[in-house]
Amino acid sequence: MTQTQDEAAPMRAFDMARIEPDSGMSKTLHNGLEILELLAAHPNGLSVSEIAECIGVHRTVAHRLIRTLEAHRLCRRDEYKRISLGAGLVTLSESVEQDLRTLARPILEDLADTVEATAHLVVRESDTTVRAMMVIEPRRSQVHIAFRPGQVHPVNRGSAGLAILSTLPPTADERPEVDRARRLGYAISAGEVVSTTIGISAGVPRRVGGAQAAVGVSVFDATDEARIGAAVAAAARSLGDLLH
Amino acid sequence: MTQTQDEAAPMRAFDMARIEPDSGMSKTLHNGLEILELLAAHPNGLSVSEIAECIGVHRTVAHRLIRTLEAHRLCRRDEYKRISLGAGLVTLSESVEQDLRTLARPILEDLADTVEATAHLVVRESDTTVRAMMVIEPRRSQVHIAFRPGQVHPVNRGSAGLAILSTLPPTADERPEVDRARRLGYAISAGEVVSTTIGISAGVPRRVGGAQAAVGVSVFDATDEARIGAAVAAAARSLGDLLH
DNA sequence: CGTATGTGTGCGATAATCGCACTATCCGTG
DNA sequence: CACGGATAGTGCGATTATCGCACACATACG
Repeated sequence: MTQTQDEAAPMRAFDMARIEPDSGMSKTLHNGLEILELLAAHPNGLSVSEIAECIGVHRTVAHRLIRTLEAHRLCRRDEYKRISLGAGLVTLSESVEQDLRTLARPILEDLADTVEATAHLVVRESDTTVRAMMVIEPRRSQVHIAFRPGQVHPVNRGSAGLAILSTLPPTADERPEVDRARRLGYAISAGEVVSTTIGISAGVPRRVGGAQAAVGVSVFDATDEARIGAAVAAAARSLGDLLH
Repeated sequence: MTQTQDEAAPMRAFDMARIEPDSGMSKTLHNGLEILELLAAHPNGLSVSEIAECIGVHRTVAHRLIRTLEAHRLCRRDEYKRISLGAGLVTLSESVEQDLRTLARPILEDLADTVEATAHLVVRESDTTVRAMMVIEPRRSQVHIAFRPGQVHPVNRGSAGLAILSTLPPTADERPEVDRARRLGYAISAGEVVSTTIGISAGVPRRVGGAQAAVGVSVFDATDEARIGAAVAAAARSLGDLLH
């Protein structure tokens, strides 16, 4: 094979958290999912050739994968053949932790309104990470923080992750903030996720089979820490009650 | 050689809109995506064996696919090995028509509050179907309709689909309601999506490369048809303006 | 009109997948 | 506690789906 294109390092256009195709993974499915992640990073769409190059597969392979994704409504092609994510993802996404989110929504709305700050629901995703699943902005406030669901953070950075850890038995290497949260009923962190903003979160009591979760708010200053912390802890408790 | 049809119909447990593995589709990716759709229909999770049986693949194949999905955070396993959808889908879903949805949100909130009814954003998904992408409930109302985003409907049933068709050049076989919508500036339908409820929608003006879309509301009675229709049409227009 | 760029398709070589056989783990029971 | 049953997970060779070349088609541009 003299002709093999040995481009060392296929030169990815996106440097997100890469997933290494470990043994025991389906290469084809992996490639298809990488296309979805690539498209998520390119709101204006990509051509088949661009996708093939970014993913590091032959153009015809990308073509076949795209056709398959398209059949499932997970991507679409506009009139100029550019490919972007499809509405089918909305349907799938709706089913993720559906009960948790359905029950959390009114509680978060309530919390956001009483604290007059943006409220969030965060779930644990792995040993080391959490992901924001829901963000509810207050109905009336002069100014408030806004951010999108879907963001991933280290579990030991930010109030939500600390709050989740505080619902678990103490470990040797946990941050002191975790035990503080265990005693107070809520966790607080400043500038760990977004600089200049303060997070105050409380862990939702553990339930079997369910994801570990936390609710909380993002505020600009913490002079009201005790009051806000109490409201957040109450919200987490009532959500836990609803989940049995 | 004709593809050897496997043993008589593998007996699916879910009878959702099946996607037939046409030639030119990746079988492996298709199977992986079918797992996601299957999980979406089973909020309490499924075991590996159950998934394998429902999808119609060998248990070890399902295992490998699940591992791959898991690595991408598209599914997770709880402490009892039951598998359900993962939070990674929320991130992907956030990127679907992100600009359209970002611009639509305040407009829909406004619309929902002025009409005191649930507002929606619907996009076209294929020649024959539309999908609800966003649902905004009014802030204050005694009683209002609520439904989840992600639902699919025929393009020629329901006010949103008719409104989208009304933004396109007339066709020979279109329903008379479409041309009525073209003249009025909004489409109205009763009981076509949900019985006993009335939809009033307006098409968002067409933009190149963008999805065809409509905004509208769901109400219980249409005595105010003209006023509501005007509000809906105005919302659609201002959304179109924001999109250039 | 001819070149250039990019998309879509048929088909044989190849490599990824499939599925068997086996092991590990968990749970209820005698 | 030992046992049986059920489900989850792993190694590896046969098979088959995938890969990527060669070619046809579409569109843009000077």
